[in-house]
Amino acid sequence: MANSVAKRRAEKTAEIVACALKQAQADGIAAVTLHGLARAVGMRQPSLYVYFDSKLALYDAMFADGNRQLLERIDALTFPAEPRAALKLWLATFAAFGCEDPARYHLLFHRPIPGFTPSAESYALAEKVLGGAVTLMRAAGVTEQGDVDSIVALTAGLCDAQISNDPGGDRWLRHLSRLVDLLIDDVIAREKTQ
Amino acid sequence: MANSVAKRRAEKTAEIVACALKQAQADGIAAVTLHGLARAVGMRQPSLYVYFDSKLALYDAMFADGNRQLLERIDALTFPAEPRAALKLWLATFAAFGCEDPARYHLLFHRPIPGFTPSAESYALAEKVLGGAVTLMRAAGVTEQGDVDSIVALTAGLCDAQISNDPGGDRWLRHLSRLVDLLIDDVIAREKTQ
DNA sequence: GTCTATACATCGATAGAC
DNA sequence: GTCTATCGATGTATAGAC
Repeated sequence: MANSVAKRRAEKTAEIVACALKQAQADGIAAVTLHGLARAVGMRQPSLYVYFDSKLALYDAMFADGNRQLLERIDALTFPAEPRAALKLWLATFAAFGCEDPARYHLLFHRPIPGFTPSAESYALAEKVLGGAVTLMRAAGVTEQGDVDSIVALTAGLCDAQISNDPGGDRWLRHLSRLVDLLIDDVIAREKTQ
Repeated sequence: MANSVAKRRAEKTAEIVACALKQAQADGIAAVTLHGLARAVGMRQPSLYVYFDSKLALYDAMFADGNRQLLERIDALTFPAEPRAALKLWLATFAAFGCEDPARYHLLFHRPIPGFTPSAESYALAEKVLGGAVTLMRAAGVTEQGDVDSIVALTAGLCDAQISNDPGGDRWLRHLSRLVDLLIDDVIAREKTQ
């Protein structure tokens, strides 16, 4: 194989990124250090610069990888025909994905690293994620930007509360379906009276 | 005055805390350094140890001060007699307080510093804040824990979205009143059918 | 109570041998 | 591609003079 070298390099890069995300699970994204990460993958700190130009480049790869994981998870779903049920499945999948790894969630949906901004390619992945949700909302009758914003914000709010106060539980997440129902019902009711 | 020494010390401590919160506004809580903070209040870094035993003690003082600011803000309000309007005023005040200083908001309601946990005294202030909201929710007919959790989470979700995506604007906050209405109306409707 | 000086640790990044 | 060695910057905390 002509590109077996490139393949091994890509594999090693992926291994490093996966290990970095694992390291972040312990004490947060900011606690990932190149020394510690290198040791965890069996090398020394300077060797990481063969795979990443800088630490911010590593963060960018982690950001992209997290979004790819989420897209993969969503692509593997089979959505029900009923639009509202489909949207709820999407949101529940998103919420479960977020709550199962708080550090990854913060990296993807907050801005926990001063000075880090995702590259254009990486950010495109994040927009693809959100785009999928918006499509489902439209199908469920939610077209106004304010309603889309509301659903996004309340979903994120439940995730954050769940992560901060009851990691592993469902004290907050279990209200997601009902809150979405309340909002969509109201959207539909307002349409009818127009 | 016998305690004028203690008074001056308390004033200086308060000045340092206020300055630390101001420093945090720029690049986040984690960016506050003792060197920079000391210079900003006209002293050198080791002198801060006269007022705080450690950096975590400084964070704790900032946490307590932030909660006191919020309590003050709320105490200064005159609430309408109508329970739902009173609750909305409380939540809007909370949201405005949070959005006007994202760094302070993160310090109070997320856990941005690895290793920092508020002391018991400081945490009591945070519980007093939340207690005020719960009292108003009860008066408005919201008594179930799940409904309280939902209102808290969706308020925080709107604040976070506002801070992250549109600082200074109201693209998300403006939906707070409506979402609260939807939830309270549903709570009342469910009660009637019981 | 404030200062200078410094210890001590951590971390990102680079140079150069192999 | 990986290593050792090291630079340079930053940051918390302490010692001891004044």
